[in-house]
Amino acid sequence: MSSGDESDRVFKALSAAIRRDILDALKDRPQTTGELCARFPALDRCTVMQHLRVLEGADLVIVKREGRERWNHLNPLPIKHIYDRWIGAYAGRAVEVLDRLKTDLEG
Amino acid sequence: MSSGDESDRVFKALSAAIRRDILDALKDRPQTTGELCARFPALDRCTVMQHLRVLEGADLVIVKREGRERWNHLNPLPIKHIYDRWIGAYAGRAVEVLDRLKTDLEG
DNA sequence: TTGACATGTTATGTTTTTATAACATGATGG
DNA sequence: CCATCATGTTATAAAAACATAACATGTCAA
Repeated sequence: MSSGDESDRVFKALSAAIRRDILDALKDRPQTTGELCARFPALDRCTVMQHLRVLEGADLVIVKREGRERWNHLNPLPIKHIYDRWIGAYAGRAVEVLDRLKTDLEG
Repeated sequence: MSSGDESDRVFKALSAAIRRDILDALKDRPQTTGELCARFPALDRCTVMQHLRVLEGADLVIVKREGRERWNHLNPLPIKHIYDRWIGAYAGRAVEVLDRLKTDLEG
């Protein structure tokens, strides 16, 4: 079965668009919770924090506190892990399918 | 923002362990709905079909009917797409992080 | 120290997802 | 034709995810 407890949390965390957007926002540099909330004005501050907690639970976001600020850092390793253990094989298979298709069209 | 309607459906589809297990079961060869239900005895037949519908909606499973049988085929392309457009960058970044870590440890 | 600020917690209503039951269709083989 | 089998549909109950409000804590700076 494909579901370790760890990668299951990662898949779940990635399943919400807003959380993927948060990760994208953290790609360039770490940001405080406040900065992130400002970046997503459509959502309530509590909602953003709830999503951050999910990302933290999946180890996709690592938190460092400085005084009264909370710095959220992106951790891309869990994504690499699910890629290595799961997605890579499918992507490779997709390439095979495309190659076969290409060959068929040329033949 | 990271969320096209298409890849959002794919991420959502991949977020449930049972659906990833179904995709794994379809990796080797297409299977009928009945075969899949037999493979997951813990779940009700209706539940399996509901999950198949989600996978079909994400274009991860392609259905071909033959008489009274329904053959479910894996389509790995959507996974390749989200890899190309999204996951690859994170996996690459993870490698960077690891490299930097390795260099730091050696230095 | 004290008021403003950044963040955190608990509780709660709403929507989605998941699982199942009950019933329906439609091909197949005798 | 007719019973059976594989699949499909609709409805619904239960669980999980999502969004927000109301309240709480701890820090900084004047």
